[in-house]
Amino acid sequence: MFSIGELSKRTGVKIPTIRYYEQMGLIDAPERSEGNQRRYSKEGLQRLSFIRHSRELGFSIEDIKGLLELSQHPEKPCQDADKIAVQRLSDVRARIAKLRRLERELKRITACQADNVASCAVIESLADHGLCDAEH
Amino acid sequence: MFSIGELSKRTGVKIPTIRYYEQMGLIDAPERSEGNQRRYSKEGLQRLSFIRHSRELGFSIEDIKGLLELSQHPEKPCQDADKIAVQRLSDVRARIAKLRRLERELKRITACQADNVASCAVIESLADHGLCDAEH
DNA sequence: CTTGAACCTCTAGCCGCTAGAGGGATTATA
DNA sequence: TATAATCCCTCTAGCGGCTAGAGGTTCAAG
Repeated sequence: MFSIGELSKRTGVKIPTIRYYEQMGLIDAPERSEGNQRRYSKEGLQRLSFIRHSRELGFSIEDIKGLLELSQHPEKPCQDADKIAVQRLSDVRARIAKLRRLERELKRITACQADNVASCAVIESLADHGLCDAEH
Repeated sequence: MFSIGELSKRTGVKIPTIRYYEQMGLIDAPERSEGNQRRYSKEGLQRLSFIRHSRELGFSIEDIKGLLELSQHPEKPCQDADKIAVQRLSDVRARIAKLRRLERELKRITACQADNVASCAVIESLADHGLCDAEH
């Protein structure tokens, strides 16, 4: 049994965020102390770790609800979980591709050698999309 | 002189977003028609294009305010503009690196061959951070 | 002159937190 | 045991960057 502060330290999830997850229905309302303070068990810790890890991988709160739901029913087929993860993978790949294009353009832009704004590549490039290497 | 709808079509920025930018002080309040409708000039179009392009590159509203400010003063040194862009470039690179790590892990996770959730790699991996290849 | 699309303002909602006010509970030390 | 320091409670409001909807007005084509 540990307090919300302990749980926060162990998982790296901030206290208000833990309460927010409870509110959103991601974690069950835990037991309370005599004085109405939250007291968590090992299961609470595991669940929150799961959530934290999932958030780090960019799963949405809704995705995580689905994954948690699945993890409570080990007999179900895992297609659904796989589908969510595959979707995330393709999101991530799309974002990487987009960021790579941005990187290229920013690199070009920041190669600016001008002294003043009048002929500064940063400003010019932003003003004139036609100068871009690629669509975005 | 064109309407907000026209401006929206030409720039690809949605109408409520244009009004939002006006509210945020990114674009000046334009002239109005007799009946109080917004009427934009070529300058308005250019400015909004600049903004759109900057947003696509991930500059924040505040960044863009700075860049617009600079672009109105061509005599100023362009160091500041360059600084903002360089900062963005390093942000973008950091994000790419992070997403790459996520991609690796998601790829591993989605290689799940199990039939049911009990032994599904997706769920397992999320529950046990220790299985990850890398920190994130 | 009528109709229907486009426009207006205003308020509220989205996500995923985060911050602060104003209080009560717990724990470490004197 | 008293007190101080720290923790925790609920509640409300705010962040960025939009987006949606209500309820009303104006514009432009036929």
